[in-house]
Formats: sequence, C-alpha cells, structure tokens
Amino acid sequence: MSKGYYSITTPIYYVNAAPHLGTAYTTVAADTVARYQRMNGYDVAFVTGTDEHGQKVAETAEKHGMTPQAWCDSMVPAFKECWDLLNISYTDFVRTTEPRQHKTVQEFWQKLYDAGYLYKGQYEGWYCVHEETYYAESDLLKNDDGEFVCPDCKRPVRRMSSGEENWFFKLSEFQEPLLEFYRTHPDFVRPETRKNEIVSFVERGLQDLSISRSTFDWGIPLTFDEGHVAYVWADALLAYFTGLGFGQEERGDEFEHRWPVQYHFVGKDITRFHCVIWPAMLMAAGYPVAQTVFGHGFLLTKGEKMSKSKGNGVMPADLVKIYGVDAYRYYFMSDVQFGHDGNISIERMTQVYNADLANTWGNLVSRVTNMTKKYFDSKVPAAPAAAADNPLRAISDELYAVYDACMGEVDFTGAADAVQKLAGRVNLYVEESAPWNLAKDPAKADELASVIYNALEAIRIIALYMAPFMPVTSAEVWHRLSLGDITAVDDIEAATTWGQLPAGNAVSVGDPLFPRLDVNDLEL
RNA sequence: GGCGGUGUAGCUCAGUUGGUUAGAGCACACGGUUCAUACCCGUGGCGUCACUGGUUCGAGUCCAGUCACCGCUACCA
Repeated sequence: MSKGYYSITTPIYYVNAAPHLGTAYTTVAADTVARYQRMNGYDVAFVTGTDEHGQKVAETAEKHGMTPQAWCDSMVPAFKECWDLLNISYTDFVRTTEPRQHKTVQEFWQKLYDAGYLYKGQYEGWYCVHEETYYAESDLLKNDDGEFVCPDCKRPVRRMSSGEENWFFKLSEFQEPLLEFYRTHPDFVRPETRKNEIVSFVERGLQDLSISRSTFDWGIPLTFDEGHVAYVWADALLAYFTGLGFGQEERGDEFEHRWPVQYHFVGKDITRFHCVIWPAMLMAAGYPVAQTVFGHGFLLTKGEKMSKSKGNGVMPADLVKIYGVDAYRYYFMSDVQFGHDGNISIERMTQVYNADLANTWGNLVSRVTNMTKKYFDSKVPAAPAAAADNPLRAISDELYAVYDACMGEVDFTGAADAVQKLAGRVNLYVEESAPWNLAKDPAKADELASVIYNALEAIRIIALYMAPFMPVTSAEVWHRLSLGDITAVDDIEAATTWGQLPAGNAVSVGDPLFPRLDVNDLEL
C-alpha cells in the first residue's frame, strides 16, 4: 500500500573531516524525514555518502604515508559508526571511489561531451604577480581608481589564465533557463532567503565552469580525455544518482522511480552548488531537476559553552553519551528552526531534555503505566463503552493533519511542538480526572477505567508521532504497551486513529525513559 | 560597494492581508496536589515590539531614514 516513492539525500561529505555536530545535524534531519515518510506509506530512499577524491585527499594521504584509497578506507568507518550511533536509516551509502560511481560519472560527462556542452580551455582568474597567487574577486579590494588590487600587498591584480587546460561546462548558457526554472518552481530553493541569494547570484551572470583537472590524478578519469579527472563537484553531485540506483542493472529501473528527489538537504554553505551547477548539469543532460534543495543553517556555540575541556571539538558521541541518542536527535530537531542558524549549548540541551523529555513525556509514561499497574493489575482496562468525548481524542483527531503538514515542509520544530502539546494535555487530563481519587470509590470504577484507557491510548499515539525523532524510545513505549514493532507501521494516519489500543494488553512500567539530569553534574 | 536578511519578555522564538489590555515554551516567585522521574496543576511579575520620523481613526504589523549584527557576491569543499 505504498503511496509512491520518496527520496532524500544528505550531502556527500568530504571524507577528510570526521563527522561533527554540523554533519550530524543534516544527517539526523534527513533521517527524521526518511523515518516519517516511511511511516507515512512511502517507499523511501535515503542517500548519504563520502566524497573521497581531490587533491586535498591525495595530499593528506601522502602525509600519512598512505595511498589515497587506503586513507579513505581508514576514514569511512568514522562516518558509518557515527550514523549507526545516531540510528541513521540510510538506504545507500555512496563512496565516490566505488566502481559504480566511476561508471555514473563517466557516463554522465560523456553524455554532455557528446551533446556539445563541453570544451577545452583555461581557467582565468585574478592574479597578483607579487604574491604569486590567484584571488577570488570577492576577496579583492579596490583602489581609488576603481581597479582591483591584491588584498595582501595592495598592488593591482591582473586577469590571468592558469596555464592548465581544463574541460569546461557551458554553464553560462543556463543563466536564463535557471532563472526561468526558479520562477516556475518557487519551492526549488528553500528557505526563501537562500533563494534570494541564488537568484541574485545567477542574475549577475554565469561563467563557464571547469569540470576537470589534469595536474593530479586522484579522481575519476574522463572517458573522452584520459589525462583528465573529474573535478570534485563534477563527481560528488552525481553520487546522488548512484545512490538511487543509476546504471546498476541489479537495481532494475529503480532510478527512474526515485529520481528526482523530494529533498536535497545541504548546509547553507553549499547551496550554490546544488542550486546552480547541479540543475544546469541536469538540464544539459536531459534529466528532471530535484524538487527542493533545502539549505539549512549552522549550529552556533557561544564561546566555549559547548566545548570539551577547552575550546571546540565536541563530537556527537560525546553528547550521546550524556543524553542518549533519542534526546540528542530530539534536541537538535525541536530546538533549532530548520533553515535558521541556531544557538546550541549544554545548558539549553539539558533544559529541553528535562522539560520536554524527562518531565513531560517520560514522566507521563511513567505515571500512567504505574497507575495501570496499581489499579488494573498491569493490563489495559476496557475502553469507554460509548466512545465518549474526551479532550485528548479531540486533539488527537486533529493532530495528523498538523503534523503531516509540518513534516512535509520540514518544519521539525512545529511538528515536535504539536506532539508535545498533546503530551502536555494528557498530563493535565490526568490531573483533572484525578484517578487516585476515583480509585478510592468503587462506584467510579468505570470512570477510572476510561481515564486510564484514554491516557494509555494517547501515549500509544504520541509514541507514533515521536518515532521519527526518537525511534528507540517510541519502540520501547510500544513494547511496554505490548504492541507490535513500531517501525513496521506504514500508515501513520490510520495507526494514529483513536481507540486502537487493545484492552487486556499487558502494560509494564520499566525504568524512567529519560532520567532527569542536573547540568552541574555533567562532565564534558 | 551591490543584493538580501535579522533586531519582540532573563533565554529561545511566534506574531496571518495594520484593529480591543503584545503571545508561547523554558527560567523565576508563590500556592495546590501526590499517581509519577522533587513530578504534575494553578497563579504571578517582567517587555518604551532596535532608534527616529511619516501614512492612518488606529502600526510590532505599511513607508522613509539611522544604528547594530548576519548571509551572498563562483572553481578548498
């Protein structure tokens, strides 16, 4: 009963730097979407991977006395381990050094070569003779005559070519098509502010782009000129194709179904590659363009607050050790508006952990399961005879629409908020109903049963909505209610319809899901 | 320099097409409750909505200008 295909990607991370909070953030966000859309009935592909070519990698490998391939092989496990630790449910991990990626890249660029989109030329840039360096135009200063001058020595720079022959992609031909595309696909670049940047960038005019290098050989050789390897972006972007099955016979026509993707998640620093170069490449090759490139913000740490001992270098694993995976995921997804830069800190993370998870959600499960044990011998009591109105059901009935809309727009904060509101309302409901008083009066046994049933049912539903954020905890809650495997749910709308918790199910109490933390006791 | 964005309670932020006493969560104070992870519930204070001027019967919400911070302005990713 699949609703269709849904594809999402993280960037193909540069292999030289081990995964940090930023890369983990993008990846967790993509995973949250992937998990949700699976529960929502889609056949989801979720592609991540590592970008392993380029001069820097070759140089770093040499420094370590290793071959580039051996160096990459030694770095990749750090990524896979980190994603395993964070419960990332990717469907394909593409290494750009894999043979299948070579095939994709070679086939793609051969196609553009055949179509006449490539030519051989030399890169031109602003060169300072004195400093013997090229400078990006944005780094240059201007003198009183309006001439560009070197930012270091203040001497005028001149337009020079590199002397290196490169293959160029005729990106300049795509200025108008791209602008037209942005106009007709207003959701292609999000959030809005990124779109403004991209549009104004393209409006200023596009230069052709060199897509090959011949001064080093750690890359994928181009079929039409063996002395050239693909430039990193001409390689890495195509890993999305590879991850979706492109050119892999054993995967049948999977690629045709899975491309174009619903979302490319990228940091705001690389939106331009994804919003200008990548769609131009696709247009040239005759492929449809991705639906949305979402350039999210950066995580900001004030001073040393987040820091391990001295300065920087807090790694995902450090935080997971303290808070657990689920709280880690929940914090970054719920407390940072996706698309905005977000301040993060240990203090704040602890606050959110205690308030939302320990006090509200964890404690709710705890108090209700405890009462079930105490008053109903650890079994789900009978549901209210007449599906009587109760305030929880009213909220629950509205929740899917709200939640789904938020998730569709990747508004994680909004989605988490909506669920949290229900959890808060259940706490209030328990308070209002005061089961501990009802239990003292045998005449109110039915009422007591209704209250506990409703609270348990709400917990069942909350666990479903929390599952994309906190898969482990939600699975645990379902276990405590003797329900099935929550990850097998593939129609969350139906599954969250009120009243499905079977009476008589065994209910177990278990340990607190989120033991309270004192920020002063934390060691980082 | 050019283009774009942001500036609202201690903190993180919401505030639709301008309309009664400016909101939420957290934090804080006080009170209540006891099923629960010192939890939950209730009450409360707090804001010259960056600044100045303008349009309007009326502006956080529109216009102009000022200040502060930030992003983009292509081949390291």
